[in-house]
Amino acid sequence: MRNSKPTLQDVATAAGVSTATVSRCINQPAQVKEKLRDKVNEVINRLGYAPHGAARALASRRSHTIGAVIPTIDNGIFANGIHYLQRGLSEANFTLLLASSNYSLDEELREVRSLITRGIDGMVLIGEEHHPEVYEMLDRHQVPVVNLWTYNSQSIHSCIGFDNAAAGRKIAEHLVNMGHKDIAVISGIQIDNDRARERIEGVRQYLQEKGLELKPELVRECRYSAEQSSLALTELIVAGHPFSAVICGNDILALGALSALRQLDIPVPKTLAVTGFDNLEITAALSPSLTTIDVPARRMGTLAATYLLNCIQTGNRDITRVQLPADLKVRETTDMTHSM
Amino acid sequence: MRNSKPTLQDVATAAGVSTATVSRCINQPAQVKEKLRDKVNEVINRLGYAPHGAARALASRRSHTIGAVIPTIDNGIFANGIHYLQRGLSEANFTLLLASSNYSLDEELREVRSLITRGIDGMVLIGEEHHPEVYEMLDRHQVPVVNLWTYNSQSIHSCIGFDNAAAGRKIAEHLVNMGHKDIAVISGIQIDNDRARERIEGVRQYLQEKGLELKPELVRECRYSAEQSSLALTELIVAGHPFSAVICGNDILALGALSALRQLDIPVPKTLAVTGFDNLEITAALSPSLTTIDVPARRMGTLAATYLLNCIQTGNRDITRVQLPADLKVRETTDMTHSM
DNA sequence: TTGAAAGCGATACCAG
DNA sequence: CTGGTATCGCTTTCAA
Repeated sequence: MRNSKPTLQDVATAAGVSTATVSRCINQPAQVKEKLRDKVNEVINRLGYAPHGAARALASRRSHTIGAVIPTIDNGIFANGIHYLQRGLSEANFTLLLASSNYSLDEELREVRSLITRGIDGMVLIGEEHHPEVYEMLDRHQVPVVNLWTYNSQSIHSCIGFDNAAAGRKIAEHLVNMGHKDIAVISGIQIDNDRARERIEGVRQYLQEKGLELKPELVRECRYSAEQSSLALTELIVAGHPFSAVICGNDILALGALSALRQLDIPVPKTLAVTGFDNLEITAALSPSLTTIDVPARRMGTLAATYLLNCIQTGNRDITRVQLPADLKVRETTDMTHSM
Repeated sequence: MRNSKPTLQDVATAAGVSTATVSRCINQPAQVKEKLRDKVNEVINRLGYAPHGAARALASRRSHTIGAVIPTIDNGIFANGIHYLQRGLSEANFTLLLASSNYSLDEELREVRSLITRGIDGMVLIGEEHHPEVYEMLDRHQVPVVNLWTYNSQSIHSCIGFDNAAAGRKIAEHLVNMGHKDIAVISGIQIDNDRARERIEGVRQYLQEKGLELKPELVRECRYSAEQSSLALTELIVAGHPFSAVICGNDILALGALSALRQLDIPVPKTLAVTGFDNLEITAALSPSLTTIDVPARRMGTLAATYLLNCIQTGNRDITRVQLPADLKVRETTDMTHSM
């Protein structure tokens, strides 16, 4: 076996052609006569030649790589969408550079900077709110971006997602229809998180419209962890302000809430109704099963791949906004008559 | 603002020094006199210079990127470990290239090939069994690898993980100790999945040693999806061979099983005990909470980062094998007397 | 401590 | 349709 990896030059020499021809055989095979092409391909296989990504990226100014920065890979919330993003990219021979920001816009900026330095051809972010420098850098480097998990018809950036405020309203509406008047909220940390803010704002507005109120003393913020949520709910209960339903910022928080309620022997939904957000696969299998919002993670991932690949291929930089449905899944934690 | 991004040359010219000096300021600042360094840094900031990753990789033969191919990013099973891998890399200014194989060794090979072409400095894989060409390519390109989620003291490749067979035994032992004799298994697809095979083999061996038997008619394989598992368990029950416990290949499968049992109104663990594998955050919050194996996902991720970074820095290619504990978490699905 | 210059491995334009 | 060759942006000897 050859000492070190063969280069384009090696292949060219061995095949008795120029490097230009070998390069064409790989990138525009149609432009090379079949006979010659076959010969070159034979040599390529014999030598076990594989193109050098960095050299290629340098010369062509395309890295065939797209970057994504998501708040966390820790649980299934974003992982599911990223999964389909990755599959879409992989089919087109693109690779995914993945980073996480820990729900911090400053960390996000750092990761974006690092990804841009690495020469990504496109970028996926979560939410619309980002450090201004993020947009500035992306723009300066002409990197197309798409924001996921968010939809805003006014946005000056491309987005593929759903209306978080509307989803929040749906939850509130459902609870109000079930007769709830005193509603508590366990939200994720709202700073640096526009989705969380919009969801709660949707709830607040709907209640207001119905002459109800989202009482500040019934709202808690905590990290997206089941444990933190358990604690938050317990505090809320101990505090003594009455409420008959609790809206959780996502399914993980809802899980924590359910766990606390079970320990406290508080029946769900009889004494307290609970809702989540995301429709993780597991939520349907819970007992009681969780009422939640079905987030279109799969489609967001797939569409993001399609969108970015198209931007890259065509050079098109038009803003695209795609609104996907995010429907309420009514299950047992809000409706004891609900049958699976 | 400058029309296109500034290069090293631009910085050098603007600062009145050579490109070599600017390069040193960035990579070995200690070798440049403070005064000059300050000046160069000032220019770098003023121009908003950012190094070009591909050019850097080409010249230095280091991409500052490590690749990982995991079976799926779809749920939290591997995502959690990858999260910490990514954080470890990020701290060292490395980036993670992520791909998924859909539990297929052929797809894995394809992804590995693509990652190597992209010039990764290190590689993370799940399990020890891979397409022979995977190891061959990695070797030829001198890319250090570490296998996660597996531990084998005899392995000729580095691994950081736990003993899957031993974990399987622990589950079997626990169930036998609880008085179970007829035990069913819902496993993930075993082909291309050494972890799944080892786990079930551990169960089988333990039962054998105790004079019991893992009856073929009580074993089902299915995709790692809650739905598939629900179906599999229902079939198992309909088939009529009696059993009092079911071991599930991972927590997702266990979730599906619990969901089916709830629909069939079969009490857990009274009539049927259930176990999972992975200890996803949510399993503790379930009702009944799930007995499962606590997989050291976080440590595997963190240690993999440390290990690979060390290999890359020192050039050391010694095989390292790290065995981490994977303990049984006994909870309510196997033990009604269990208190949280 | 700094600078000059030779690559790194491909791409792509321009001729022929 | 094929070949020659100038880049791409940075790192890294080798000298000074």
